[in-house]
Amino acid sequence: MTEPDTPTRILAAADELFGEIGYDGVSVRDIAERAGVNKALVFYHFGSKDELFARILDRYYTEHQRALERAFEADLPVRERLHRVMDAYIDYISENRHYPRLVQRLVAGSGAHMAPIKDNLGALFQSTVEALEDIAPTAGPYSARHFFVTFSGAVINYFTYAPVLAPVWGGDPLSDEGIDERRAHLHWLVDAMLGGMRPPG
Amino acid sequence: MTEPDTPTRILAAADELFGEIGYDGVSVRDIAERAGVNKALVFYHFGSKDELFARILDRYYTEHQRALERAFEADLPVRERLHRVMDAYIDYISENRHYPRLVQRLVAGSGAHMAPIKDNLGALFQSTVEALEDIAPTAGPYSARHFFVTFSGAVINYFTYAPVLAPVWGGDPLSDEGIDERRAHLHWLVDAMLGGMRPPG
Amino acid sequence: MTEPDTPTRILAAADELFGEIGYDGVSVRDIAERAGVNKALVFYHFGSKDELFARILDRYYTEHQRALERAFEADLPVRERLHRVMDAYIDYISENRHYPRLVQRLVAGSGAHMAPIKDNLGALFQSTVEALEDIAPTAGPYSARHFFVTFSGAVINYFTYAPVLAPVWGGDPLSDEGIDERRAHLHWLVDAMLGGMRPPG
Amino acid sequence: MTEPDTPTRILAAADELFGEIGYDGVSVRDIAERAGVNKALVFYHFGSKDELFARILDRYYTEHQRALERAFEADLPVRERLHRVMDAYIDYISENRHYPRLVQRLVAGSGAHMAPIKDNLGALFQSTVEALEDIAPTAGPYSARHFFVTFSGAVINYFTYAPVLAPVWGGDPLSDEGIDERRAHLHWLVDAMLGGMRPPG
DNA sequence: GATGAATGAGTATTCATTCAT
DNA sequence: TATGAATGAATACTCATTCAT
Repeated sequence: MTEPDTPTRILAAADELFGEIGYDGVSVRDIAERAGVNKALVFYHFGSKDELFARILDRYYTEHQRALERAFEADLPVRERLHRVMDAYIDYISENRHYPRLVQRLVAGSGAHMAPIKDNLGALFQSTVEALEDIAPTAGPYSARHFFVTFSGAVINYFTYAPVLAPVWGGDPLSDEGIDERRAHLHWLVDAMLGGMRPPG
Repeated sequence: MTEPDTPTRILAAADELFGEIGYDGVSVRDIAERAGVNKALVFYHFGSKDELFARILDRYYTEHQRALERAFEADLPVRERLHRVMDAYIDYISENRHYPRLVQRLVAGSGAHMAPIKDNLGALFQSTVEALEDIAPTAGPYSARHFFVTFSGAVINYFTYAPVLAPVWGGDPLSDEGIDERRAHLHWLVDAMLGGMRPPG
Repeated sequence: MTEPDTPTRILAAADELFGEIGYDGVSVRDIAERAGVNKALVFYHFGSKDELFARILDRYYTEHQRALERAFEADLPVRERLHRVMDAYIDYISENRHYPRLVQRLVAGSGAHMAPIKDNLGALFQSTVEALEDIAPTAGPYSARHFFVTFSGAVINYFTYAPVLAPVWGGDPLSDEGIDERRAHLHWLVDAMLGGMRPPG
Repeated sequence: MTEPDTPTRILAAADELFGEIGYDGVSVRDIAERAGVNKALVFYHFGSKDELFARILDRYYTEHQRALERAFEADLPVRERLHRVMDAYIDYISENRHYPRLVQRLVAGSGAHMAPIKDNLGALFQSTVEALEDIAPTAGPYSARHFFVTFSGAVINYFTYAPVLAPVWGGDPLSDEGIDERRAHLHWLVDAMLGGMRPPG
């Protein structure tokens, strides 16, 4: 119940603002004001706006990767493993609503913070491809890599497009019921993809 | 072969820079320099940075919508129509590489230029839902609205994630061959979705 | 009934804007727009913003001086001559409402357009002092020069302060009735001053 | 003897420049340079050029009003009270030479900073009218309101016209002797006005 | 740790003015 | 005469960052 300490408050404020508006549109002043701390403290605790941003990204990447790794590691048949990974993906994103926006904006943006995102997405890409290596070819339209893109796009875009589609969606797409419905759709998608895969060779 | 005139050069430069970096990260100075014109001319011809940005968005929206409408209008069975729309979508985006990045960044961003994007996506959403109204329910995990999100995410994210995935992809995902391979995958996805749909009632 | 020609329209527009807002607050673009002519024509016809302003001032000074000279010249006793000058002053200003504002702003302003105003006011000053030379001393509290300042301030400030005092004035100070009332006050003031003057020596 | 702090130096520089040249003709750069401080500090300490200007005006209005109120409050016969007010007016303006120029320019200018000037002048107007209510009618050429305009114009215009009239004046109108002479003239004016007033009814 | 002040480079935008047609 | 385009300097204001206290 005690007040969070200064670095925590700065991180929280920066997370919100970067998540909502993006790196370029947010000033250190904005962050300090939202955190209720002196502007100079942002630099005292995090060195620079850039490092602060990197810290936030880092935390997301690490947590996200860990969550997916746990799901991947389970000693289960491929199909069950993929469903578990899908659930873990949905869970993580629905609990970290700013994360998909950050990623989407970075991916579509310039090269500034590309390096960590390449590492992160690359690792996830490789885990998925490896998990599918027995049942999917490595190239061609039914290869694991294409399923990866369709797969991750289907999850992440639901969350990023929700605010824009809300007026025509019919109901709140980000309510618990909305997300459950999407979850069911995504599990169907996993099965549809598995059905569409043709073993290599 | 003659030099393009000033407004054209400004539009081209602005398209590139907004497409690569985003509204907030680009200055009017950058645009003028890339266009090789005096900074004040940007304001003389377009009034403000904001109007210049709106002009670029407008053009994309109009062209995109028109391209999809042409595909939707064809007097063909649903399945063939959807495949045509998918081709039109892929064609338009692969010929306008900055467009998906702009849209993705706007969707994931703050509310500044949200209005036109809501209109544009909303219209596309409704066309798709109507096209599917005989073969898909209006709600639930297999409803047209979910297919729309999965569908459009699978197209657009391929293009926006390509630069980031390139190092691990194996081959250039945005080469002609890469896009053809994706096209085949997406056509499979259309059929998979059609197979997964259950008629309403 | 024919449309006035371009230089005339520019002068009219400039007169309004300089009169209402002042030199620094008005741009050549504003003037051209109000005149309904191309901006470059302002420079074609008048050379520069500064020369345009000088032209307007010149016209006012010349007309004003001429109006007062005519009144001064009359072969009448001092008292009648002063009343005639007062009427001419009031008439000129009430027919050229922008003029007192221009003068007031120039007098209170920087040294940019001071030269012509010095000439103009200086001439008026000397005419008045000469007209009074038989009945007023040249120095001291009852000298002509002090009456000149009180006199001209009482005329000009009525017009410049009117818009500001209007809400508390009770009636429109710049209506015909308002001005007539002021005229009566000013004629009383002339007589009071004449009564207060002591012949030199 | 210690150096004044930054806000004080900015206020002093702004007072001089606004007083000499006017709001539109002065840039924040000019102010910062004259104050010998970094340009951004003007915004750090005062928010905007406009707020800085308002601060300066506010101070003048408050001080001026207070000075006149003190003079008005004295428990003296009307005539003595008016002479005291006249002295307070002259004293305040001769000690704050930029003030009459600011007021004159504002009054003759556009509507930007009109609100506070209306309040200020309106209050002064009403005090004067009330002070005279027993000896002057409320309307007509000998009403208090006309005496107010003549009265205040005779004070303020002496100071604003002085620089322009100096070359023909004979002696420096703003020297101590010059001001004393004017003071004598103004006290005569008060008496002349009192003599010219006719009790209401 | 925390603060208020300071800085120099940068932001979008407007300016008076010029010029080719 | 008239016009649309062009220019370079200036405008108010914000930025990330530093520093003395």
